[in-house]
Amino acid sequence: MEIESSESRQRVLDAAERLFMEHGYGAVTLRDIAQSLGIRQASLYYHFPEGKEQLYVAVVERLMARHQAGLEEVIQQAGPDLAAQLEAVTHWFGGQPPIHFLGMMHADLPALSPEARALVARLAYQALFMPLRTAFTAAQERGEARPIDPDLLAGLFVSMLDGITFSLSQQQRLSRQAMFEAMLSLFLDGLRSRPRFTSQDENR
Amino acid sequence: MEIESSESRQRVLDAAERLFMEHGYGAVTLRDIAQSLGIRQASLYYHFPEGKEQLYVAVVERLMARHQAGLEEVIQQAGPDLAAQLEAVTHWFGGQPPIHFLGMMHADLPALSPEARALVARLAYQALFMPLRTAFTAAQERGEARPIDPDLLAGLFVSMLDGITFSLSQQQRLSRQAMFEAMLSLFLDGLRSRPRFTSQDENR
DNA sequence: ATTATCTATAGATCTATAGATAATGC
DNA sequence: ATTATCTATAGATCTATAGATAATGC
Repeated sequence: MEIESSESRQRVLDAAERLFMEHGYGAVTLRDIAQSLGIRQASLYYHFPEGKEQLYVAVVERLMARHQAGLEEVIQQAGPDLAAQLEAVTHWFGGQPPIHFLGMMHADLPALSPEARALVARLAYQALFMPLRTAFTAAQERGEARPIDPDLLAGLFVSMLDGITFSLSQQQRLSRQAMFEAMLSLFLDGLRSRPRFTSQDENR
Repeated sequence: MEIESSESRQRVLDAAERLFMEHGYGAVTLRDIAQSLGIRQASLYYHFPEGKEQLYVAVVERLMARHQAGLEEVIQQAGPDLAAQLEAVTHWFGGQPPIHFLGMMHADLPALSPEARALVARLAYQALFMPLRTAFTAAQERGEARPIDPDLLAGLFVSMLDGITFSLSQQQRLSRQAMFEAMLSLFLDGLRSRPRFTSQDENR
């Protein structure tokens, strides 16, 4: 019954994931994680004898595996249409706890050992960037997208998702859904586009 | 000669700004700052008797004043044209040390006292968001931009700048300038735009 | 016998304070 | 007399380790 991973170990990962993703690696102490589980700090070493860093790595491994599987699934389900795929991707992210990807890469990675750093960077790239990169490349081959570097596109898309997460925490004037829609429309058609089929292209 | 701010105080601010902006408030210790100045940690209390948090606040005040003045200046110089203004803004950010704005708001703010937090948030909004917000609103009134919420536009624009900063630290396949150009083109015209008027679109 | 916790504590930092010291300016 | 530094250290954390304890499963 406990072949791969005990239930209490999963509960530890759940609590650690929530805190690490919300506040970052350095800002979260083992005491914080233990407290949110109702146990003592030292008890975490029963589940993760190798300590804080390995707990973080385990959190990232599980999180990125979930995102990679989810993203590849919803993109495949959306069919070969870039707009539908990106809509599916934003919907996927909208249904998951926020990642704060830029902050994670910038603030968390440098605090890790070189090995852990390389592993986390690779997992994040594989899980988040590759599915988007692949979708952009395929859309370019179908003639649906301009030939902008697909890695840059993936980076900018993830950055915009991060930005919406931030904007949401600031104000509530727009709903999350409205922000995602506006962001997608901007990404696909740009800020100065007119309706795509108005038969007249008056000025400019 | 030392009425407002001694020269050594400015040197302390320079070192603190560089480290705080690069690594974040929590990850930088007073020892790090002192070491980069060749003095001892306790000596920083001569220049900033109120301690680490007030040093950070002073750094942000000076940094944001510089950005606000710079942004308002380059936008005004660009004249009433959104594309020219955004180009000027990216050029301005390209000439300044990176800010990592999302990480700063997400990781640094929660570690500050409520007063410092409110002050820093207000300064950042005034300095970075307001100039962009104003430019977007004016462009919409001139009919140059679609009616997307200007606060969201400002947030997404800053997020994309942050994303480029991150991408640059990852790889060097594209130059900084090439990334800025691609980002601007995407922001203005979208990923799936075709040439706007097939006859003359090689002006970029 | 194994699982999951606990208490207690060593060792490393970090911020901040107290008070001494040296150089410079009048 | 002022400016700018220093040494030394108190007090607060944080990670990690050692070893004890209680409950459960065979």
